[in-house]
Parts: sequence; C-alpha cells; structure tokens
Amino acid sequence: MSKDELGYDPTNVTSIVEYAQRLVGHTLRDFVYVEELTDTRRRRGSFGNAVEEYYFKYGLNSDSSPDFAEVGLELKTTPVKKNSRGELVSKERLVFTMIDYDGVVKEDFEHSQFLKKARDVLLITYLYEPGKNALDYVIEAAARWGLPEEDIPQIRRDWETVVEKVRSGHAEDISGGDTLYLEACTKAADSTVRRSQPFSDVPAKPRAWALKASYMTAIQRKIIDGMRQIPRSEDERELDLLCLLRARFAPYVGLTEKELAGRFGLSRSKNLCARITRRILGVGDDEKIEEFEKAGIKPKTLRLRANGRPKEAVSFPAFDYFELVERPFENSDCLGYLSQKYLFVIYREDEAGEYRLRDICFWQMPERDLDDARACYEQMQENVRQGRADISVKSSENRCCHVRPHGQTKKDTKPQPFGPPVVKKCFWLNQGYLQGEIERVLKS
DNA sequence: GCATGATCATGC
DNA sequence: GCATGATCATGC
Repeated sequence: MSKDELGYDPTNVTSIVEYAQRLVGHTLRDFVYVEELTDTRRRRGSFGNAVEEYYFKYGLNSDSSPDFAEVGLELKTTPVKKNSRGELVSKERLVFTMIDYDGVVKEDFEHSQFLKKARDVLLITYLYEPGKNALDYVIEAAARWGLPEEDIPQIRRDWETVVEKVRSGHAEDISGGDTLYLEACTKAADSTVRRSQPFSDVPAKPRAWALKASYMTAIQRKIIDGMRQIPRSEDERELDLLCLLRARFAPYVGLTEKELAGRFGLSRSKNLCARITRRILGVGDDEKIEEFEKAGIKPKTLRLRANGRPKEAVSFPAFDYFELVERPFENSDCLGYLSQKYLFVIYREDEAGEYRLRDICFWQMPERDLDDARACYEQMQENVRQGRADISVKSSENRCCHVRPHGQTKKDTKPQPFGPPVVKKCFWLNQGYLQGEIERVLKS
C-alpha cells in the first residue's frame, strides 16, 4: 500500500508516531469503518489486532521481526483501567516475547531477544472498561517509548536472575517474585502445558518476558501525566495557541524577574526565567507542554539590554567534528535547529538595570537567511578540513551565526578528523541578527 | 559596549 | 557523567 492509502509513511518513525497520536482522545470506531470486529476467536488482544489491521493496515505477523520493520519499531497496545480510588493503573503486564529456554542461555542481556523487542516501542494506551466493545475503548496516549536509561540496571538484574535459573537447570522454579520490573510470566493455553529446558529433565511452564503491571503503571503515569495541556478557562477555549499564550502572559508583562519570582515563590537560579514561563502557563516543572510538543515549539528566554540588543547570543548543542565534515548543510543538525520554531519569552532591561517581562513571540529563521547560515556552516566545515578546527567563524564574519566554544571547561574536548581533540563548539545566533529579527517580528 | 572565550547549573 | 541551556569574564 502507498503512503497515501496508509495515511502514514512506514519508513519514517516520526510519521508513524504522529499518525498514532491522532488516536488520542478517540476510539477506534471514529476511524475504522467496520460494524463489529470479526476477530472474536479470542477476545484478548482484539484491540491490538484491530489497531494493527484496521488503523495501521498492515498484515498481522507473529514472526520475530518488528511490526514496523523498516524502522525497527515495535507496536504495543496496552490497557489501563481506573482503580477503586479513581486513579489510572495499568490493567496488565506488558508481554514482549516468549522465552526460548534453549536460546536464552546463550544470550547476554545487551543482545537479548527481549531487549531487541523493548528497545523502541510505539506504546498505545487505551482505557479498558468492562463490558465495552474494543472498538469503543478510548485511547489515552500514544508515545514512542524505550526502556529508560535509569531503569536498565534493574531490568538487567531481573533478566539475569531469570536466565541464571535456566542456566542452573531450574526453569521450573522461576517465579514472578524473583524480580522487580521485568518478569518471566507464565504464558500458555492451559496450565498443563510444559516445555523442556536445556540443563534439566524437569519440564517447565512456558514463560514470556514481560514488564510487570506495577512498572507499567509508573510508565503510563509518566507518559500520560508527563504531557500537560495548557489549562484554559471557559472563555479561552476557542483561542489559537499564540492568542492563548498572549492572554496568559498579559497579566505579568511589565513585572521584573524578581517580582515574578516572588509571585511564584521561586528562588534565583539559572533557569528562573524558564520556570517562570511554566508557572505562567500553569504547567509543572517537569511536564512536557502538549501544545509545544505537537507544534515542535521550543521555549527560550531572551533577555534584551536597555538598547534592545540581546544580552547573550543563543546557543545550540555542540556539534560533532566528524559529522560536521561529512554532512552537507542540507541534512545537518545545524539546519535542524535553525528550522525549529521557538517561543521567545522576552525580558528587557529598564533604566534601573532590572529585567522586566516585555513580550512573547514565535520565531523561526526565515528561509531567506538560511544561505547566510549555510555559509557559516560551510566555513567551519572548511576550517576543520584544513586541520584548523580550533578556528571559529566569528560573528563579525557572518550576518546570522557564529561558532564559539561550548564545553564545560576548555579541557572539555571532542575528537576531530584532522588533528588533536579540540574544545567542544557549537553554532550560535548572533546578537545583532537576533535584535533585528525580534524587532521585525514584534512590529508585524 | 562588544566580541569571544570560558564556565556554570540543571536535568537526565 | 554528560548534554544543554544559560551566563560570566576578559580584553579591546
């Protein structure tokens, strides 16, 4: 099937995820034109199958290749339910793949079948309600998810605990109680089925790798709560995003950073302005702002001097010297950052030297300026090729961008292709250029 | 006051 | 421990 028929591009993860996110807040019935699910053979799993078959429209596979094979992405649907206290909890464990007792003893965690399946997952969460048809379950979230870095040590421990039992010939002794996050759960048509194991003649129950329901509850909370819409009052319902933001910021315009900090009970810190922005919008410090995620907007604080010139230039992440040399500007990270949309929250210095909240605006580098940015990129490319990665592109040499160090100290270096490691550097937007852009955008 | 090098601070 | 956003420091 073509992209147009599918509605998404199966070779592009972003496209797949965005297509999945359209489900959020809806039911399958809103998208799928079938009277009833024909898959009544087994009620369990009928939701997942329907998502694959009718929404993503690819053939069901039971082999070990990923669901979105071109990008190595695994599709998982998983139910949450309301507990007695009305909180959302995961209804069940998230099962990945059957444990092959003969195979698993030869694996190590980093190259295991489990990790292969759990590394990159498109997780679609729906609200299970008893008695409801699967077509009418409301989809709560759709997110690309992989085992979080901080959980890996525990999950590796869990994996090894289970595998060690198989290696010592005691697969029949495995129990969910052995482990914390990851478990080997029983999985068979009926409780009498047994499998052989490599180092013992005692038959063992078939088991599958699964993340425990409690673990999934925590994960779901993060995904569902981790993303917050900007709260709206009744008369703000119809506003588009910029209007909503303007309305939100309006009561605070003219206040100094100190006044704002006081009003929100925040102490002086380097990310004070960023936190003030969040408070004004009514979202938590570590919540993602749903509207910003959807529109790909990055909020940035811009402090202007009394003369309207930004106090500091705006930096991007440090670049990799090897990548810089190899990748043309067209598919560089640099172009990616420049093509990003920003929400500038603008403060301006007053006569007393206090910074006062002045305005907000969306900004994205206009296409007409990309040629200048490209020149900066290519000049730096050339410097590195000449073995002079130490030489930066100065702001006096380019209208829009320059290059400057961006490490933790000058000893914080990166390797480069034509010489010894040099200090980490990145591209910056020139202050003068930004000033012009801000004036242009605010005037219009 | 500005350009540029250098470093801090926070969060993951 | 590091990436990244934010800011400081120095010399002209």
